[in-house]
Amino acid sequence: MATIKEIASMANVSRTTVSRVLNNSGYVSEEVRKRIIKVIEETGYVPSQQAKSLRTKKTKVIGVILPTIKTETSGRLVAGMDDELSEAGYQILLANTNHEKQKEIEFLQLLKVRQVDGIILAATNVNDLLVEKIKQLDIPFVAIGQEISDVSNILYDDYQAAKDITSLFINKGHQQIGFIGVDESDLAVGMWRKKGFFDQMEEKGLSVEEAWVEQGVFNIQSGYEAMSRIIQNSNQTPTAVFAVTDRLAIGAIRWLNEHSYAIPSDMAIAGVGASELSNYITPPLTTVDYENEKAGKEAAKLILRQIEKNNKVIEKITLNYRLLERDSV
Amino acid sequence: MATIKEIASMANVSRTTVSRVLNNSGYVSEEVRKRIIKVIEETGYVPSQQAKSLRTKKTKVIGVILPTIKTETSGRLVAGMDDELSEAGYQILLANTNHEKQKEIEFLQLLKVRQVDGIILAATNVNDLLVEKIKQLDIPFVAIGQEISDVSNILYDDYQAAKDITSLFINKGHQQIGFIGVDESDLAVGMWRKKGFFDQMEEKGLSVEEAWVEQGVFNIQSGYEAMSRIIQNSNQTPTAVFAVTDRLAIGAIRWLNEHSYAIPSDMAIAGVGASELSNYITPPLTTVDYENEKAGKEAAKLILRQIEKNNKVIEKITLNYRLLERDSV
DNA sequence: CTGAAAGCGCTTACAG
DNA sequence: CTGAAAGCGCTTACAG
Repeated sequence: MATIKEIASMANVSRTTVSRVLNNSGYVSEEVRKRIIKVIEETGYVPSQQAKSLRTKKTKVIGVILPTIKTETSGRLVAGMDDELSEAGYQILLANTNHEKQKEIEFLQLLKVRQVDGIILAATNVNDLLVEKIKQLDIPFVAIGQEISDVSNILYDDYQAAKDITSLFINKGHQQIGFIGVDESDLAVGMWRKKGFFDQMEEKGLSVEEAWVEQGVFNIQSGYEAMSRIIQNSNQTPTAVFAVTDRLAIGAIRWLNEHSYAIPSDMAIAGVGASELSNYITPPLTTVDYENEKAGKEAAKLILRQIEKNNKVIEKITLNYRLLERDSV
Repeated sequence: MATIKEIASMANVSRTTVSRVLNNSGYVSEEVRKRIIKVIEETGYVPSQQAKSLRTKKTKVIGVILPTIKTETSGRLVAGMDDELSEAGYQILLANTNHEKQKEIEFLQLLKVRQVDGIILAATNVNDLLVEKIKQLDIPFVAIGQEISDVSNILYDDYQAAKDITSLFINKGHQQIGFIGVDESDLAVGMWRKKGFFDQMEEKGLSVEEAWVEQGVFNIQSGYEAMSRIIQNSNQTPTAVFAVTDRLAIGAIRWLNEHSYAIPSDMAIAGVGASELSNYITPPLTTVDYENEKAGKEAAKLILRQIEKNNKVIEKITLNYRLLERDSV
């Protein structure tokens, strides 16, 4: 690869002048400019981002920390970010924690060392250590999916969405409604969705039998098992079950199908996430679409704005969602 | 952020010596070493990758070019790569072409300018311009999914997999078998899978009516429409259809379900890809599992080996696949 | 065992 | 309008 020095000598000018035409800064006479551009084109010269970054302290790279890269949600999120980011000349440096908490912190550090211009974190659980680390980071930062005070956030309205799903069940005449959740250390998915469900039930004066409430993890098998436990342990079986993720809901449906429960007549089911799967299982699953791609885009816009404004703006954005009413309810 | 200069002065040594303990190179007396380490720990100093890269010409970053980041396949591929790469201290810089061909070439250039240590390309269609560009790149390079001469490749055995699927149909007694493919400019998916199908049919002396062969694109809707055309246009309806991707197969199944065809008794269907969806639709889809995560891992290993060996090895690896026989056949 | 100096490839005051 | 020089934060011969 050629360097600016070689270009300069080929064009009989100084590096300074070449730099000026490269960056369109300062005055350069038309004649000289043309001469330099000609040399650049002939040689196919491209300035080293590396060297440039060292000098300017800008890398045009955004670090993105994800709990996993295998899921649809992550894919859509990243696609949305990339859309916005690449337009502005930024690229994404990926950091995949594989759900290991302490890696989130390591990556925060690592990305900073790599001098990324900003960091977007798809947050799962927030703990004090992480929050503290984020605050002392002092570079543009956006968290998606979980509220963290004093930093920019893109949030989903988990509470209201859960209330809406619960309302939907109730409006369809269900009174005995079960719930499959996840650990509440995940505030958004575990805590808020659960609270939305219980608050709505309470508002309508409906009680929830203890055996109707189960906890699982983020996969299909877990929903299958949770459904099985609910049926086994209930005195009176619920007529509907709200699962906090599509995968849990799909596992539940699978169990019901295998045990000859008709859906929705014997049991109604709803999930959250609008996975592609949800639309193609039998019956199609009622779910809420969080529009992850849009979330990714918004996060990217936020980080770009922070970079522009020198890291001085904190914005909180709560995204809309769409309730997709399908045949499972 | 502190710099090596400050650390040096705090420890009362030269930058050279600090650099030596940082990199474990050359001799440093125990006493001095301890003093320096102490300062490093106290300050939390971490050397700038930026500056280091400029000097050493190594960035510890691998560029990954993908046709899309939204699909499961991409997610798994990247997860596999990241697994291997992060272990070796590398990170992934993402380049998403969104299926725009000319972006592949742009990114090749861009990634080189960013001084990545290597590039992995999840190839879709290979054209001469791209191949030429790759060859003049002169940095470690691996292509996944498509054969490119003179460069390292991770390949799927599309031809044999297609033959196997076709054989499976035939062994189940099918004689009239249809085919839903994609454009043959995608050599792997379009050309080789088609050839495997036709060769196998020919070997068994089975003929294929023209109307049984349709072409779609990479989504579910397209499979739906292709299936519809096959049924509409055939003199004699086939009893089985091989779709070259799961999405096409799932679209076909949807059409059949809507039109009251029983699967597999009225029509057997198979796909390729082992998407999560394939296992949860009704009936579960027979498909082939290419183990994308493994492909990603292997690609990463290959690129690492090339970096180590100074870009002098060209390896071609064809991966195994698993035929997943499920209820749709 | 340790340090002074050059250099990686750029940009940016400063001077003219 | 143009250039000499310093500097970004490191590493690496070279010398001692």
